[in-house]
Amino acid sequence: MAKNLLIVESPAKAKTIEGYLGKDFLVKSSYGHIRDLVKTDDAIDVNNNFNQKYEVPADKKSLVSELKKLAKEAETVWLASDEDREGEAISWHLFETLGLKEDKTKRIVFHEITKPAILKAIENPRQINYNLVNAQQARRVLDRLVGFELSPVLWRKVKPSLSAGRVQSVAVRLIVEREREINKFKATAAYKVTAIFSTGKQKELFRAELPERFEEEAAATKFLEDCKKAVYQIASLETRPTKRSPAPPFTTSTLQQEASRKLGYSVSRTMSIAQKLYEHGHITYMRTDSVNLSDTALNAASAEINSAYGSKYHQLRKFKTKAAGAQEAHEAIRPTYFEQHTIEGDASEKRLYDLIWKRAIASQMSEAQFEKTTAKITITGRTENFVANGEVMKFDGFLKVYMESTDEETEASVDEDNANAILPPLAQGQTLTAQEIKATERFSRPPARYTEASLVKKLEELGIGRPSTYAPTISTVQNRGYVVKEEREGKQRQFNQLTLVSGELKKEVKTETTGAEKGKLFPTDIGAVVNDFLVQYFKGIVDYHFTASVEKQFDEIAHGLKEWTEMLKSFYSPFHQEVETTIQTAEKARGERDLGVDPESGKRVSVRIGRFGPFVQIGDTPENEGEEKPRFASLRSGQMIETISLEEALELFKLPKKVGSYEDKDMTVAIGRFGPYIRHNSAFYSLPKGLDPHDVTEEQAIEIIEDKRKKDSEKLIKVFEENPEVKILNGRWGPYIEFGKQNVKIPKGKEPKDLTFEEVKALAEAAEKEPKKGGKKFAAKKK
DNA sequence: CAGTGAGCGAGCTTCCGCTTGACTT
Repeated sequence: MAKNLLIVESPAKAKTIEGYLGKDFLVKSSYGHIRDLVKTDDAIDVNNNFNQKYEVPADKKSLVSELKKLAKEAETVWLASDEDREGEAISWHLFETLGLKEDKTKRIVFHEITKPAILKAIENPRQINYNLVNAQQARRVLDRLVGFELSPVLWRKVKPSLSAGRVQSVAVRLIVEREREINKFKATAAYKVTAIFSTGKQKELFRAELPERFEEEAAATKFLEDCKKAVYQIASLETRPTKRSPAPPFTTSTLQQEASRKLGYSVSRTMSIAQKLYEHGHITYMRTDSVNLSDTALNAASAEINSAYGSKYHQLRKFKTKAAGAQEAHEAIRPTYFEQHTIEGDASEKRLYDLIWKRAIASQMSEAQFEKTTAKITITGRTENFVANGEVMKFDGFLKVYMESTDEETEASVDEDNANAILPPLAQGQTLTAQEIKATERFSRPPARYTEASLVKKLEELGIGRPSTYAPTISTVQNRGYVVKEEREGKQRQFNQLTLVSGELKKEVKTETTGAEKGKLFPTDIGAVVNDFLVQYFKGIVDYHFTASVEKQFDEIAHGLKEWTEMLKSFYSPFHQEVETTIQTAEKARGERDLGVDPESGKRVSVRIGRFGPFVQIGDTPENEGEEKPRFASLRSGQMIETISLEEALELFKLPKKVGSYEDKDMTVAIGRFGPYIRHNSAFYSLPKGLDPHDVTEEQAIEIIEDKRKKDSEKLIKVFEENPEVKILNGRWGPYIEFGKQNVKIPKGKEPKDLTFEEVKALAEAAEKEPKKGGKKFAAKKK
């Protein structure tokens, strides 16, 4: 039996530490918090110093009794949860729940999982810091009070099952307000002038740009006209050295951002891949807000850089965390072994590891050095100058391994920006020939919609949420239906382009797509209505600085400068009063908006939120029996109550429409919540993109139906004579059995074609008997 | 998935932060 029981939060960490400590230590994990407030409304007694009722959740019961037993047998229990507010509370909960004795318990902390760090921690034990525990209690209680008092207000005043909270409600607010900024935005156009110059020598072409833009077409035309007879000369040539430094190693939020930009992973995907890398011992802990590297790591990185690239590529760097409210209980995310350039694993694990390795290594490498050349080119007859920029890399430094990307990168590349190309040898006073000069109409861009990752970045900047909650928060706001992550089609827009080639001026009207989005976060109507409600009645809670201001007070509690129940009292009494007042005075919020009158029928048209989502109503609700009933239509994906126009709303009533018949059955075209479709003999056929549902002809409809049937038959592997309802189909993830309404996966090793009806029936029955436990839980959570 | 759409009322929902699994038509 071990003399010492040491408890950490994570099982992977426990395994590593056990290896460092030897036989006298048994290292176990608490798997995070071991108890939480009871789920009911009586968890906090607000009239009795915010006294809390805690319980060990069902799935932690056996773990807790195991730890209790081991603790009893041990001479000393070492509480080694993380050194932050939550970690301190975990230690305290362990102390209370396991029934530990003060003289047999020691609290230790370390920021890095290295042998010396842990041995040093063991030599310097302390007691539980109750100020820190109180700060955590204040945080926990405040969040519960806010969440469990605000949500019921929404149930009464907006819709059942909705939720509100200190973190999620601000996330929704950011998205709603950004959408409104975009809707409000008016693009302005201006002509941007670029030129391609030649030195006269073959292949020596380079680009230059006019820093000024012309707002009017006439001014741009005049400029190009003047260029026809102009002489171009290099007036000045300036070369200066520039340098670029590497970014710090990853934190949770920067990893999520970079994996989203470079690998296209959602934040939750990134986290689950990182979790695997961590469990396999490839990387350090992935939920961290620190950019700090341990001395061990700094030495290992240095050794690796020196041996792989040479000492001139190495530069020791220590980064400082900038994020508000960072608690820095862990190191930055880095490879455990820098000498491992690649790892075993699936493709996604390899790619994420590669990113983490490069970023961490690059952070310890020297600056990249450039020589930047700027040439100013005069135009006779004009006061403006063309400017050409060139950049030559003199030393690659950290760029040898890693280049950070930016959010604007994809946008800018559309703009065919002159990305600091290399200039040919130039001399001051040299004259140039203009091969081509172009004035292109460019539009100003509205603020960018949030992606999952850029939302995390914004939340982190505001100090809202923690590394462990960024991904869940993004799921919550989507699961509640406040936000959707979508792809939306853009609109076509025309722009002018004036081109001067060989002394000839030519005007073209071109088209471009604007506003097309992929994987961006859009607010829903319910998200907007809930947000407006909260902003109106609970301005303080959804204020962008609310978290920062309570965090400041939690810090004071943690430093023993403030009493935690006093802090909660001064927060709770005005807050609770607001809740009471709102319940009594606020109207039910339905987001209703009047669109005016239908010019054809003279009936009123309005939009609002109904049981099945937003819809348009034409005609008033009748007051007496026998009066004409109003008609209804659902809004389409992408349409919102606050932006839909009267014309768009009326358009929704032109469908469903008969387009002809096929096999003696009518074909109707209509628009559902998920886009236009054809209905035929109780089956649905989606319309291909780009086909206007109003113009579908009988022939097109038949073609769509036949095409879908053909595709379905290609998926078919086998039908059973015994029961034609039972089929084997080729699905997205391989063959599966369609057994009535049930779909059953075919076990590995079976050839789908050879399955008999009996075998298939047995598989389906077995699958039905065995309910998918985790699946149901997950589905329930989603709802 | 998709065509609908009253209002009532019982009984339900809900927070944030710390951790992993078991789940995947």
